[in-house]
Amino acid sequence: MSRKSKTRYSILAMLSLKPMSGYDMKQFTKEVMSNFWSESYGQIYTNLKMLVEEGLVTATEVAEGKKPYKTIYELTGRGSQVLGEWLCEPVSTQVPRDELSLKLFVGPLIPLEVSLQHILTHREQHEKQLAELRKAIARMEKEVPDAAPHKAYWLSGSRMGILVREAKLKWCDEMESLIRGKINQSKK
Amino acid sequence: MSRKSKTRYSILAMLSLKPMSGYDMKQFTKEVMSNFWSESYGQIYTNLKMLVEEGLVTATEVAEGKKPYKTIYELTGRGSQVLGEWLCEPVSTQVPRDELSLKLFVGPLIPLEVSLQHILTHREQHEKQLAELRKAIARMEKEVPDAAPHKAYWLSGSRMGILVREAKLKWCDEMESLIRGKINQSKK
DNA sequence: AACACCATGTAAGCTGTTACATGATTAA
DNA sequence: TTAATCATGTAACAGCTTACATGGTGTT
Repeated sequence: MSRKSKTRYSILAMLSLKPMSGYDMKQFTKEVMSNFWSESYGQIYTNLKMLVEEGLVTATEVAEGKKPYKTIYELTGRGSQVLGEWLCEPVSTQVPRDELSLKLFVGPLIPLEVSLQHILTHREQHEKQLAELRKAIARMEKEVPDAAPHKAYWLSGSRMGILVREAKLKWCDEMESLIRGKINQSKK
Repeated sequence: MSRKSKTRYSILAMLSLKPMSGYDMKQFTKEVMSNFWSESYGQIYTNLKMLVEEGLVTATEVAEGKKPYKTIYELTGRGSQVLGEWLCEPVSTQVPRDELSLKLFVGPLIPLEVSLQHILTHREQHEKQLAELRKAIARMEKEVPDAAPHKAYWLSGSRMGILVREAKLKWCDEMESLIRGKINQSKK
């Protein structure tokens, strides 16, 4: 049994929402899905090519106004079927690889000030992401009508992002005071 | 600037704690670090070979008792220096890729019962991991003396695992009632 | 004129997993 | 004797990022 690229399915998933170009998809992951997903151009374009060959998506060249051209991809019936099957398969367990945890795991090897800096930087990132998430939610609350079937799902994705980041912020706080305590101790 | 394998550094990090064989390392990631890290034999053995060539670790064949043999690896001075430098570098931001979130993102495409099943399975996994984490912490509390310099760091790693998993459990609960609500609605 | 953004794509190369292969020891 | 665990390793290849390459359009 071969591992299957998740990029394939993320592309199919995006196309299930609306037809898009490769460039659009990259933007979409960055602007809408960045909370839980990302893709690179390399992956997107090579996978699109394969998906067209397999008949799961169609490509149509479109010229709007004076702009040169743009290839818009759309899901085929077969494509949405394949997507549906994948969506129903159980979620595969992911391998955890948390670099910060690893670095702190052997924390005694580095100066307390450096550990502290790692934590503070991390904290800052999470705070920024939290702010962005909250903005995204507010935007969606306004723009998407409550009746839209996908609204609750989109919101819940952001909700997970918020809960997890809040938990990590709390942890950063705990770590900060732990390390500051150690620094004070060593100064005495 | 080439990306550098994190496996390299995870190996150096483990060896900074104590000399180990390749097999030991695999066990160690599974038993002690599984909360935030994992490695495969393929990566471990090939990286060990490179690290020996680069002079960052030494290999010694050891025969204990009647057992065949075992190659124990140890950090060299250069190795611990390289590790130290990496530890002090800022933590690189990780690419988020959460399959469950992706599947729920396009949730309206699949039956509510399937979404619910995904959530429940996920919930179960987190609960199992939480229980294991708590056991690991209890074990460490007993076995490791409070004075040990690494104790606080090890505990804090587990602490993050716990906080994050609790947050996810909370989210699972929210999702469960959301989906059950939808199921009831559709039955009316 | 320069810069940002739109738009597409390829090639190189690193990272990592999976599957396979081997063989010894120990407990049931 | 059968299975589990200890112990090491390789080969194939999947997956992904990065850097490069190209060229148009609109704005300052």
